[in-house]
Amino acid sequence: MGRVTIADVAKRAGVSLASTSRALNGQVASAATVEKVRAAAAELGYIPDSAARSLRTRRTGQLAFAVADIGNPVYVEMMREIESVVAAEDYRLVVSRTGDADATVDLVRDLNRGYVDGLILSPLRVTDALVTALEASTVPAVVIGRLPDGAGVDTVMADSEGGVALAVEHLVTGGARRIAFLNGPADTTPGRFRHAGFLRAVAERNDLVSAEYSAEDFTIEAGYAAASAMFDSAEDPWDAVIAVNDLVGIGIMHAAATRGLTVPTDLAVVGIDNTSLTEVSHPGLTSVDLGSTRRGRKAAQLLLARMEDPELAPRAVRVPPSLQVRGSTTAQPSSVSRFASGEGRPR
Amino acid sequence: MGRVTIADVAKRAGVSLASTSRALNGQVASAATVEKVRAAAAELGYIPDSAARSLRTRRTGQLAFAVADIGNPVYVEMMREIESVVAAEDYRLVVSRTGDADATVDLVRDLNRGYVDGLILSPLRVTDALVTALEASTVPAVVIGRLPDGAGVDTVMADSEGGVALAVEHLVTGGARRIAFLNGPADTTPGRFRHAGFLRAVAERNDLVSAEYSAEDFTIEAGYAAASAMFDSAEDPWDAVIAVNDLVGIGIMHAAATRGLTVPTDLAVVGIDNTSLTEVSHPGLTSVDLGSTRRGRKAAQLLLARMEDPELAPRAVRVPPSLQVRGSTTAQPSSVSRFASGEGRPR
DNA sequence: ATGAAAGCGCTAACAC
DNA sequence: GTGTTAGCGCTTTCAT
Repeated sequence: MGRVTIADVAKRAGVSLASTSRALNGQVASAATVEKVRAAAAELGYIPDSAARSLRTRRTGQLAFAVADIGNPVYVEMMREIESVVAAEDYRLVVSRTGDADATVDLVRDLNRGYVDGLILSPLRVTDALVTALEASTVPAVVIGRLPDGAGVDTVMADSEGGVALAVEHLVTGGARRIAFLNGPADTTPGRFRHAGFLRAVAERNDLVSAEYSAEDFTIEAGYAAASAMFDSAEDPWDAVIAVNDLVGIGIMHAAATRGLTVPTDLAVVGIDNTSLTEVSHPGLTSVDLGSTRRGRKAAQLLLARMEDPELAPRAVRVPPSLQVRGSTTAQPSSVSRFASGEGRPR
Repeated sequence: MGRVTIADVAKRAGVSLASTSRALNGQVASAATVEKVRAAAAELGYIPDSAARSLRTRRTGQLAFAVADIGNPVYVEMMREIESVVAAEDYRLVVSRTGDADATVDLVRDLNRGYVDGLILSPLRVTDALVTALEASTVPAVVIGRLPDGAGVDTVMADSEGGVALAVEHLVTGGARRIAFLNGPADTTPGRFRHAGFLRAVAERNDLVSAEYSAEDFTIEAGYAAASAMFDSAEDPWDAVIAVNDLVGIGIMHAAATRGLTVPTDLAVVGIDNTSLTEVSHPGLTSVDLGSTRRGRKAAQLLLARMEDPELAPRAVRVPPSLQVRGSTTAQPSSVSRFASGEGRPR
């Protein structure tokens, strides 16, 4: 026997095709019909066909999540949260890589194939073409990141500036006066805004010495290489370094260890994103929490809301930052794991 | 204007609908027709509809990857590799959680909705119902893990036994005689086979003292808790502990640090999976590499091959293990990062 | 090489 | 409440 279709079920149940569809989908139908159809469907092992239903309803039950690198823990954490929110509404999640700027635009254009009902996108670089494509898209999209003011697209933003300010403040309180910022690629959204936050926070005080360095990528390896170069180039040692993200921060800690520098006494290190890596490193990495899981959740909720009502005015949600202090900036708790107390990272 | 369909393109190009389809899909068509159709499609911004095409062709261009927890780095690494292999063939990747055993079976049954062309599944627990569902599935599936002998399903297996033997051998060479195994849930595939490997490796020598403990989950937290309990219960200290995976291994290192035990001198620790976490911890975590990325790649290749030719006899591929030695078992390299030398983890 | 027409499996008007 | 029918957008016979 081939595929069991709704027609087979209808015949078996002795009712019309339409009634079968209605009964199966909880539309108006008499109890008797529902019963007959249910039984017939169960006997035949009927399973509705996605493609046929999608063609008819113009809905797929799928959402896409697109990021530059699914290997980065911060995206993994977002994805996990997004998956759990949308799965509760019976949506499946399709993962895509954004690739370069052109590929990202292609990805957005491709939405018009109708293979998903919505998109959550966290682009590393935002181009005009991307904004245009997003605004023109018939498929709802929400962006985790920063778009130009007035872009007609739902966005969920982190408060990078505020977050970095928390880090600077914390370091200064701990006695640091010479503070460096180790950026990633400066032409990216995180690179730009996190750096800007650093500049502003430093400018608000006049007793700080600061400088910026930059890693070629948002990875441990690139962080290690850039930190090594930084150590070579600086005449006087830095009191502290703020990394553009946790991966780069870990790279800095490795480089420091290689030089025989002790963290935090010789050098304090702060990461950004507060990923689970911060608790694996030793000492633990103090990190700015930009609310990745909350941003993921918010993005999913915004998307679901927009799909519900496409006429909604575009919204921009900003998630507040916080600072998670660990051993990389304060000597006390460095040898005692937080697992001892049973407290976890905020979820 | 609404959706641009192939009919619009046909009209614009002045040829029939059928010719338009053929021209667009590289079927037989005169150069002139192709040219006209191409131009018309470009002018109108035609984008083919996925659902309609899928309904007709019975293909979706999608593959599913299902695991227990997309947060576990080992699955992330597999997913990354799988995505890159299948994206090269223009497949999209749908991620799903396996959930409990029943949910896993439901997931496999649901394949018959036809929303994907194939599935890569890495189940934590394998039930008879799951094997039956897999064998009955009309949609090709490949399992990363262990199935009962003779199951008619493509599988990619790790050599857990061989891998754990490498770890034991390495520890013994380093002078360890009292070696514990810290398992995860014993009723899971990894729990069962990794433990079995330990038992066999230990049994092959008569100069070892050993014992098994077990964490409630494959996580850092559970590893920490179980290691703490282990430290409490053991009369004499262990020379070394082999963890069921890297996460549990990291948990052990945390617990050791909390007790004031120095790794590797007081206690050597070995993880399994050789995830990127092994390079974040300090000292680096020696780990058994079970070839997660290779398994991912192999699984993707097997799946693509089976979709190409469904008549293929089921295959079982076994990926060889290796051991990656780091500071958690040997004192020398513990303070110098591997990033100094520029060498990376095997890919 | 091209066109006419059927039909993939389903849902949604519409009439009863 | 139920049945008949049209049609979602596309690919693929089957003629020509």
